[in-house]
Amino acid sequence: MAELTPVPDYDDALRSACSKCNLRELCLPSGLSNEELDQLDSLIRVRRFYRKGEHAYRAGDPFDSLYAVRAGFFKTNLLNEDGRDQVTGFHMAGELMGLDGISTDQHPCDAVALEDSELCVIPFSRLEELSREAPSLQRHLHKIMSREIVSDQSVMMLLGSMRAEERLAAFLLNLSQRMTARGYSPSEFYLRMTREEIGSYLGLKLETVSRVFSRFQNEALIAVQQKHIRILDIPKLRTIVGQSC
Amino acid sequence: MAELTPVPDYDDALRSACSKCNLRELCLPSGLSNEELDQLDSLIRVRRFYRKGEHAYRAGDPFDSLYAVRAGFFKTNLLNEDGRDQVTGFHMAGELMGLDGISTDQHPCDAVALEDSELCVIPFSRLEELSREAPSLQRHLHKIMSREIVSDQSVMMLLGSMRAEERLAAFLLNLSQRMTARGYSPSEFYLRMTREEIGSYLGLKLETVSRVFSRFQNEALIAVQQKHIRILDIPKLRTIVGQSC
DNA sequence: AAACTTGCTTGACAAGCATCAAATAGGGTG
DNA sequence: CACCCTATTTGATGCTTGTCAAGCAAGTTT
Repeated sequence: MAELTPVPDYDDALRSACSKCNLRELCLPSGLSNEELDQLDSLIRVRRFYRKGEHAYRAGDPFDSLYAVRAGFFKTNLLNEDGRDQVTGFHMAGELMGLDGISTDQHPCDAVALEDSELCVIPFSRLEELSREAPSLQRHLHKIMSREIVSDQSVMMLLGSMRAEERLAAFLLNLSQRMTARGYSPSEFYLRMTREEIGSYLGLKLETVSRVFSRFQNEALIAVQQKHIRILDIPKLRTIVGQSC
Repeated sequence: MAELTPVPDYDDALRSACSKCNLRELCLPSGLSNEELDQLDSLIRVRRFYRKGEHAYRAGDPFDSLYAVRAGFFKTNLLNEDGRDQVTGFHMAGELMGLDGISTDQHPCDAVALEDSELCVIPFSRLEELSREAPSLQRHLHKIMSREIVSDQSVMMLLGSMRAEERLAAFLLNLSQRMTARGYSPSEFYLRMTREEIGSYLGLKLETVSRVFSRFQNEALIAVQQKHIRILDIPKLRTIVGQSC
């Protein structure tokens, strides 16, 4: 039978290659040479599709791969021993998930698709091997990990020192900026997460999230209808974030 | 003159070597072979002393080294554009500071000695070189970075979902556990930081910190006199942390 | 199309923490 | 030793956000 197995679809293989991926400047390949890109291609062979609600991994699963979002939208959430459930991040195309699993060889959190999505699976030991041979890949991996630390720390600042309106303004501006970086409209998009998930991420209750959205709408800062958001006044949102100066 | 320069103090060199350091099981060298340890020794040649209040680095300084706390106690704090000041961590012997600087080649935060302290300076490019040759060092560095991500995320959970009493109970238990790992008493120590710094780290005002300490003292959970803390009832503190189950 | 489910909005009220203010304790210095 | 400065404690009050509850909107199933 083996001899009769059809060769892999060439077009498909091309499209799945980092070197041809339109996210390559945002994702792991950013800044690599052509030769290094080819090596990355040989490493990342598996893509997986997830329907809305499916888990990419769960807390406690053994860690052996990182996951790059190729399409769609994910949340990661930490489930405490005492039943507390905290959303630790939202992840869109070009972003890496799973770095938090390296430390204990187990994923500490769940990763859940918030819409139909697609991930590239990056075997971590092979990535380490490759980064031993390619210093610029090594440095890039370190930068990505460091960027995650920095971004977690800025969430700490948000949670530790901002009021509800400031948190939500910062959240909307952050989403807007990430949409822009991906070539989408900075001012109009669909929220893929519920009010409760936003609240969990921002340390607020869902009713507070809803109320602040309504207040922003009354002040003509945004137009919101369910999950559809239009941002009408970015400068004013910025002043709200930097308010308690 | 050069010929008359005295040879470095041998005892001192030994004591400064990772291979002879009594923190080696907590710090970067943990889990390395003897050969790898020798290579680390050749890399880490500079120790620096800091008086209470001195900065190891400041936000905006160029990043080129990591710093391992050899003795003493540090805080790191982020200074926002709008003047907000958030303590992002407290760092004791054996812990690494500066990982957040890799991403932009600049330190995003200040590192300040909270008592007279000593740091080992670890040139990061040389550490990367070495970790290309020593896979177990490479993996260990990745684990340390990942551990930082995990610990920042658990602070996010603390700030996002715990009330003042729970935050302070978690804070005290965390300090106690880190003291234990270093061979100190788990139940009696001096706080090196002010109430305001604790509050900043935990997203509370200093008055709230003080009030909760007083409440804990009235309930015989701790005995506190200024910076001197004795933890009297660890089990009960644990139940407070896991309360909103 | 009706019933159901899930997510969102809004109101009334309460709890928790912040703010403002004043008093106290310690540590360091002349 | 007296003084000063900073850190801490404690009280009174008010704001922000959480809690509880009810109704609404939109999508899904029967």
